[in-house]
Amino acid sequence: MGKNLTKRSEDYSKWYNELVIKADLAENSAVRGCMVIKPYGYAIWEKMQAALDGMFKETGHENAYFPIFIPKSFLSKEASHVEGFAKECAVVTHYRLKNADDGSGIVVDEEAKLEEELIVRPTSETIIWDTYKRWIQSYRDLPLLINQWANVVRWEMRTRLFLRTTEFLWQEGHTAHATEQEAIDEAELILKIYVDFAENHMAVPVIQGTKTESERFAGAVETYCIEALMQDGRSLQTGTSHFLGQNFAKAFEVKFANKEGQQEWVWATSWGVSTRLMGALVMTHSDDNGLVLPPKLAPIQVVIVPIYKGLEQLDAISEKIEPLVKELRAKGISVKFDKRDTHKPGFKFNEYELKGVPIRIAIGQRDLENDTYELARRDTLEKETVKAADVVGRIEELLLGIQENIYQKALKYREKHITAADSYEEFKSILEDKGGFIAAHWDGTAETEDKIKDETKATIRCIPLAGEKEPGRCMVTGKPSLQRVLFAKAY
RNA sequence: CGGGGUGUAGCGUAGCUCGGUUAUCGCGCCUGCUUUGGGAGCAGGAGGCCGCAGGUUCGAAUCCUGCCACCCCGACCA
Repeated sequence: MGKNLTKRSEDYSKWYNELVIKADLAENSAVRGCMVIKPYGYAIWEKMQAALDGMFKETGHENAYFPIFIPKSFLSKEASHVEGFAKECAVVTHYRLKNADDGSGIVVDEEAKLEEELIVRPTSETIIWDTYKRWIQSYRDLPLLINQWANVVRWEMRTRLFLRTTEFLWQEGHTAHATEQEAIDEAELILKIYVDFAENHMAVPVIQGTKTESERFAGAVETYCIEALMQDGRSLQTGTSHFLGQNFAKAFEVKFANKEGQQEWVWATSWGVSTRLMGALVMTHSDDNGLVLPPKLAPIQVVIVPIYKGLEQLDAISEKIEPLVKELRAKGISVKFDKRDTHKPGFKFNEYELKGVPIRIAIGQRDLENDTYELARRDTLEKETVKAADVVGRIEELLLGIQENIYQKALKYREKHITAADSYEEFKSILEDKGGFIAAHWDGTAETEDKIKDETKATIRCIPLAGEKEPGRCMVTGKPSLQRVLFAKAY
């Protein structure tokens, strides 16, 4: 095992995988396709959860929890929903094991077969709407704005740490509304929350848009999404918010009495983001030295590395550092003072760079004598020596500066990688040579979309919401098009 | 489920074509001393059913048969 990561430019997949493992975020588990999220990775996820959860609650949502098992019959009540998920479901068929008669070990007790199989939830629309049927009778019960933090299982053929795992953690919101417009507003509100979170917390610029019919969520009328561009030029769907119309209300017979006393079907939304966001975070900001974490999500924002000879010097440094640690913590800044005597400073420098800690403070004899600290910022790797009196202010400044800088850097990269193409030939060559998003005209048919996908592996990531709607002609068929859509190869 | 590949120490690997002492090397791990402003140095040490099962042979990591597992490329996908 080499000390250095594979370089990003050499083999992006290998680099990503190595980075996730070496930065202590996660590793593959004994169970195929499943992932162990390690404490450092989980700490980042917890910060994401906290920020999102706060945003949901500010907008009137509440958390609840629904079962992990879904009776098979529930899943099939909404036709397109089951069609979308049927091929990737884990199924529970028995509830008991026994010792094998021949002593060969534990086997499934065939007598303990479930009358109806249970599906491990791939998403919870069905079990939740079965519950909502009992919760909703009148317009007074609406809107119902529920979120749950949970794990789901989708039996994917091929998996990648964080980006696609058999089991993953996420939040899924499920809301019920009296009117169509209110449900659409909710789906759009959540999209705004996702954009806010991605850009202002993760420092990941995203494109907002809607999905084409073939990319739409199974059972949705409209799927809103955010798409982010990774450093290898591929797109990653980082969040979706669905307007479900009355599809689930009809499938689960959820009606409410309106003010006039008439029975109406309920309007619905569902929305979610997953631990895939961790993958987005890694792939957006990291460099050849490792992770670069946005200060707002970094479990450790400032690490202090003492440089000393002998324990007396360490004691002197500790004494000097203690009030600084207190002061920083009082300001809500998370600080780690790494006084491990088992590793040398150089090792620690590299370790914290690998883990993406935004700011490193180094302090040794030289600094004690001069009453200074050496500050190093992770994003640019620049070092500066700061007077002790100025250090707290400078750290606050740097935390803000790093958050903004990595966002701007990612934004600049993405802007440079949105390219307009006016012919299919041009489209193919841009896709091949440059990658990124390609803005092109499309005739709106699934046939053309499929053809492009088959021939180039690029898919329509979204129909962007922003920007002027410039009409044109489909690059493949020449038929009229209302606006350019964004194509990319996706994860 | 199709096509290709790989299984050797915690991790990464050499050896396999052409069978032959005690299975190679690096990282990591343990002990000691010296070190500490960018991944320390030296010395010593521990750790292996060579994926599993059978076969051929005086002798198998190496050859043969079967099985299992994992990885990559497709189809699928937050």
